[in-house]
Amino acid sequence: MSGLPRLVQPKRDISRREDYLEAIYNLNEEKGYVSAADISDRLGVKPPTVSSMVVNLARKGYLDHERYRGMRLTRSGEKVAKSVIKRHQVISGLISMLGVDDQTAYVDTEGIEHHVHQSTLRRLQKLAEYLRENPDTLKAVLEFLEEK
Amino acid sequence: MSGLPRLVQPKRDISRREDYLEAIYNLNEEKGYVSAADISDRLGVKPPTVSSMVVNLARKGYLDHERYRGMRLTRSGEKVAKSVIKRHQVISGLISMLGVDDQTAYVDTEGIEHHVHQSTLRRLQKLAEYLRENPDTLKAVLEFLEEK
DNA sequence: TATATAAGTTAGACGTATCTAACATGTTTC
DNA sequence: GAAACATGTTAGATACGTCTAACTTATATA
Repeated sequence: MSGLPRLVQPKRDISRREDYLEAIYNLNEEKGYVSAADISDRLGVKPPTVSSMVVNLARKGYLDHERYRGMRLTRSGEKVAKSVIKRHQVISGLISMLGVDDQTAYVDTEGIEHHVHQSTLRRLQKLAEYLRENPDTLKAVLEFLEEK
Repeated sequence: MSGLPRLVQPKRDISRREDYLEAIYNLNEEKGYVSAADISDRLGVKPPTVSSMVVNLARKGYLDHERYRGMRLTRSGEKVAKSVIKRHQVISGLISMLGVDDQTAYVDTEGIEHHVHQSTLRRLQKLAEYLRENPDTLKAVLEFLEEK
């Protein structure tokens, strides 16, 4: 028998749903409306995949959707999207600050963002904030980064 | 049409495989051998799930496996496991350092670790290292964390 | 050593996200 | 306003990781 307690729950992975909500929110900010084709491009999936996820999200109450016409986030969907985006910004902000190029920062953040607890997120955010407020420290870190 | 390029690839999620390799490596370190039951406990999945993943990993060349007898990581499996564990340590080291409790740090890291580029990882590691080497700075960050 | 128990495996099913092919609807253009 | 085109949806299939139930093999014990 193992000496350690079980730490990890089986993964349920709601993260895909969050990806869609995030994309939908952002697209709406950028263009004022959201088309399935744009979601499809943004997330790199085919249109039918978008269709079925849209139905899924609508069923869950995150989205109002009128067949062949359009869609819009509900209050609840917007709320989730905003919190996902917040996480995204905190994390990608920190790793960008450390000199990771934007595209890498974006992609890494995509991978990370769904998995972090509030308390962890808050601390990472504070760390980023600290570095922003103390440019000398940030500079020292960045110099340290360059060494060897 | 969307104004931004496609940034995200469809997720293939090799992360589950990495979780198993990590668990197998750690269990072997702890006990000197690895049983399916321990993997099952460690990862919170049922034994048949372990069986099928074991076959999967063996087919991929990460594991030598003798039916009903036992298993052992191959060189290649060990190499992957070590790199996963390395990532794990870097990230959980950093977030522990920020005062996140151990269990949360562990779980968050599980979520994060599969998704981070080498270059990002290296920078996070360096950041952690910097904070370790400059305890005054770390102290300042932690105090900043407590404010408000 | 024979049997009971524990550990591991196979068979078969399910849910989720994805795909391609075919179809429906909406929009543009002559 | 009809035809062509673009966009969105449905149908049906696939891959993956998971599960339960039933079975097999190994180990412990009486």
